[in-house]
Amino acid sequence: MISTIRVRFAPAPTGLLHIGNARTALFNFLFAKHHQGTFVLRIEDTDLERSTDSSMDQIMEDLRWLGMIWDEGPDLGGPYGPYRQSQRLSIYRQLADQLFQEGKSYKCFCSEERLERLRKEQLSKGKMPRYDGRCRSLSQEEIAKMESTGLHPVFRFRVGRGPILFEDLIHGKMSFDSAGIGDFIIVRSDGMAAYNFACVMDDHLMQISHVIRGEDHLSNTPRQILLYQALSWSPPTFAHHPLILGPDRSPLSKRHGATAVSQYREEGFLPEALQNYLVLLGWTPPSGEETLSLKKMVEDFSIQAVSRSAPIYNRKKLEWLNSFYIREKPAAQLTEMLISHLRKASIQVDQVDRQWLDQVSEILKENLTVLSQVEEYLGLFFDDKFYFEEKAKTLLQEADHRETLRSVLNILSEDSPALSQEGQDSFLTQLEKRVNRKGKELYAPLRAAVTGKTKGPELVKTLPLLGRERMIKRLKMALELS
RNA sequence: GGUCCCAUCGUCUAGUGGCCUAGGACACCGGCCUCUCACGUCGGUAACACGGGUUCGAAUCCCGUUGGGACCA
Repeated sequence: MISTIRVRFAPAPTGLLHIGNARTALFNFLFAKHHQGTFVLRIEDTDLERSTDSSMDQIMEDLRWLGMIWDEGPDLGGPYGPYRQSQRLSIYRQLADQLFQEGKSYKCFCSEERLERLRKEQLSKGKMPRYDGRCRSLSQEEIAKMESTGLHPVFRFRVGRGPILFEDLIHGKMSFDSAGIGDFIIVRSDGMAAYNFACVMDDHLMQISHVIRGEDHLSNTPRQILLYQALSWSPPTFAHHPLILGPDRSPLSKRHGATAVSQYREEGFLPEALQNYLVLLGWTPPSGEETLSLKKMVEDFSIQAVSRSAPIYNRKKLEWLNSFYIREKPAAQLTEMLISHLRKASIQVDQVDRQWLDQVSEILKENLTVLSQVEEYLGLFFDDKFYFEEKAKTLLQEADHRETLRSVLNILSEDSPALSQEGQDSFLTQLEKRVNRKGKELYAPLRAAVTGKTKGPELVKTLPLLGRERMIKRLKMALELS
């Protein structure tokens, strides 16, 4: 079956990928895949001052990391390219010409100063600031005169009268009065198509069937619909989702913490967690399940079911999901991900036995909320990061504990007990008998001595990974503390 | 200022006129498990913004108020 569903994600390459935009991309992706449609990536780089190639590359890398794989885009190409607005200028020029020839737009020479004055005047009278139409019916002579002085006009769209109606998939019936819309600019004085105009041309020419975007574009939509009508095109179906807010209900910004997808990646969040968290911000699957794989989201997603009210970002829930996905990860995969964090802590991972690392990953799973936390546990397994924490030192001062440790040290030095034995005859239960200390009395000082900490993963699991030699070394160090 | 959008526990939400004494999840608090932290598990606190209608009956429909957000420059 050939599907006609086509959606797009259209970021401006002027910075890092914001998690709000990532959520927009997610909604588009899920909608497309749910309907076996096409997900298009379009780069809106008409703001030449602020757009950079490196930002575009970053955004694409972050999208891929998040699993938002596009079917058509600047790198892949596709039947409706090019996919960068800066490469579509001739298309825009042609259609701008067409509108002008048909009398649907006109040249405007009003200066910034005049517009500024006009706005202030209208504002002070309690009116809506909008263009007053002064250049609407300039004569050929007037235009020629203006142009002879070297003035470059902007092109404004003639807005007609009447209501503008459309159906929004999330909000339902929408209605605007065009009386509230002034003749807006469609071509800037530098000849560049203005946002609303370029957007309409691209969406139509790229055969976009559904425009899923943030609510910040809701008020742009009537203008765009006017443009579709002027060009005799039928508009796509729209869906405007609410924007993510910070805990103080203001728009989510750096003030509220990390906002860039790349920051989350660096901190050690898994893409699964971010996908899952972002989709839950506004959507619940029919099953009510909270932990969802991308596959499951694709199966169940419905744009109509997205909430109309703005969600507030809550890092705690994201963290919960992240620790959930960390626990779900097979150890070998976890190790792979942990390695970059270990490198950052200048651990020579390449010289470390991979199987042993996998076992470390396995026992650390339960304790990690974000991958970067692995650094807290480094001292446990890597000698050059080992040290005694204050709490551990205090504990190790106690005479009774020192005596216990001396016994343990003796036993370890004489024997080579099977550290990894589980169950009844495990090393630890044998030890309990031989030093005649049970539970806390044995475990607390032992943990402090061999890990340098008072907390951490279970000792039964930790000791085998440390090994006899390292335990002896650390026990001696502990006993030398004064 | 105008236009538009939105309003259920602290947070994400379920709920589309009777099933609601308002359900779940995160967070929080307490118990259990336990060598510690974590995990797990059991339980607890906690919400329909307010005011009018409509209706036998409203969290659910309508109007207004308040509050938040977006756009217009």
